[in-house]
Amino acid sequence: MPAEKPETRPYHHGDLRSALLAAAERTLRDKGTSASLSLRELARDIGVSHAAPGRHFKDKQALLNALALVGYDRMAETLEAADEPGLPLQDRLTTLARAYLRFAIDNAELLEVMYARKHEPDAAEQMTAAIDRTVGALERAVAAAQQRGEIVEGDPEHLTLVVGTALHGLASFAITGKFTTEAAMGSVAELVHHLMYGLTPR
Amino acid sequence: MPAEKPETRPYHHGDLRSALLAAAERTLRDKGTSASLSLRELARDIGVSHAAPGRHFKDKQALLNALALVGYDRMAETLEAADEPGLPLQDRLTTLARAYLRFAIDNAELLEVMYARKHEPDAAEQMTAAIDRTVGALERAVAAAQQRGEIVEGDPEHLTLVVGTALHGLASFAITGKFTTEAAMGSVAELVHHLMYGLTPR
DNA sequence: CCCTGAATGTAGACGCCGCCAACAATGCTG
DNA sequence: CAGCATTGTTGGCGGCGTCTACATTCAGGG
Repeated sequence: MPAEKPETRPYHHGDLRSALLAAAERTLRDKGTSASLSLRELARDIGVSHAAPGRHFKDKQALLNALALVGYDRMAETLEAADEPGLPLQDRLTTLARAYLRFAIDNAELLEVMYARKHEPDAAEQMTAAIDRTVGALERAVAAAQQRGEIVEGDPEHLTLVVGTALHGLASFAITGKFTTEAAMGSVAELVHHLMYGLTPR
Repeated sequence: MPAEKPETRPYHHGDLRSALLAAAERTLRDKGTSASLSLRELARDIGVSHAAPGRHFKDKQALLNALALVGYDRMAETLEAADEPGLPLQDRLTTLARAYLRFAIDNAELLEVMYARKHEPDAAEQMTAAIDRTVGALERAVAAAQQRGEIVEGDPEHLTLVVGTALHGLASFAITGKFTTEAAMGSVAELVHHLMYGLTPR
C-alpha cells in the first residue's frame, strides 16, 4: 500500500477549461469585481500549476471574454424562459423586465464582465451575436404586439430600442447601487407603463 | 556655471495630486481602459518616485474614486451648460440627451471609471451626491414641464427615471460598441419622441 | 530668526501577478 | 506501438501595489 494517495491527481485534469470558467465565476461572486481575479489563484483553487490556464486561454482577457459569453448565454436562456408570448405587450414587457432586472442584480459581477468595454479586436462578433440573442426576446415581443396592432407602426428595431435602453439603464442604476433591489423591482411596472403611454397627457 | 541643471526638480512637486489625476485621465484616454493604469507609471510620467502617489491616494482605488468625482463634475457642467430651460420638454430633452450622449462617447473611458461598481464602502455618499447633481438637470426639465401642464401628473422623480434610464441605456449601448456614434446620435430624436408619446397608438 | 513638527517625496523590500520558455506526462492516431 | 499533438509543470522575468524607514522641505510660534 502506497504511503500517499496514489490518485490525488491524474496529471491531466480532464476539463480544465470548464473548471477555470466555473472557478472564475465563483471567485467573481465572492470578490465582487473582475479586477481582483487572478489566473494564478484560479489555478491554485483548482489544484493545477500556475501556468496551466495558459493552455486554455491565451491571456487573462481571453478568459474574461469566454466568461462574458457564458453570461450572455445564461441571460438569454433566462429571458426566453421568462417570456410569456400570450400576454398583451404591457404585461409581457413587465415580465421580461422583471426577469432581466432580477438576473442583472443576481449576477452583477458577471454583467460587469459582459458589458466591459474592452474586448473589441476579436471575439467582437461572438459578442455581438450573443447580445442580439438577448435583445431578441424584447424584439419578438415588440414585433408581435405590432402585428396585433397593439402599438404604433414603425421600425420594430427602433421601438425595441426604447424598451431596451430603459431596461438596461434601470439595471445599470440598480447594479451600481443607485437603487435598492426592492426600489428597482418596484419601479418596473410604472416604468413600463410610462413607456407604453408616454409622458404627455392623453 | 553648474554642470547640471540645478533646478531640474524642486523636490516637492507643488501639486502632485492634481498632476496625478490629470496624468491618469490622459493615460486612460490613451490606453483605453482603467485596468491598465498603474500608479508606478503615472509616477514615472510625472517624474516622481514610485511611492509618491501613496502620499495623496491611500491606494489605487482611491485615485480612481477621485477621478470618478472629477468626471461627474465635468459631466454635470456639460449638461448644465447645454440645458435650454426655455424650450418645450421634447426639445429640451432632446438637447440634453444629445449633450449627454456626446459626453459619454467622448469620455467613454472616464465613464467606465465613474460607473464602476466597486467604490461602495466609503466615498459612496460623495458619489451619490455627484450622480444626483447630474440627474438634477433632467429632473428640473421634467418638473418644469409638469408645472406647465405639459406632461402627466405623478412623482417627478418617477417620470425622470423613465428618461434617465433610457438615456443611460443608450449611452451604454453606444459606449460598448453596439452602435456607431452616428447611429446613436441619430436615434436620440426618435427615442425622445417615443418617450413623450408612448408606444401605444393615440 | 531659528527650531521643531507636519507634509511631502525617496529608496528599498516583499509578495503577488501575467506571461514566456523549456521540459515532462499523457492521449491519439496511423 | 511509434510518433506527434495536447496538456500540465517548473522556473524565471519584469512589473505591479503597498509597506516601512529615511530625507527634504515647509510653516508657524518662541
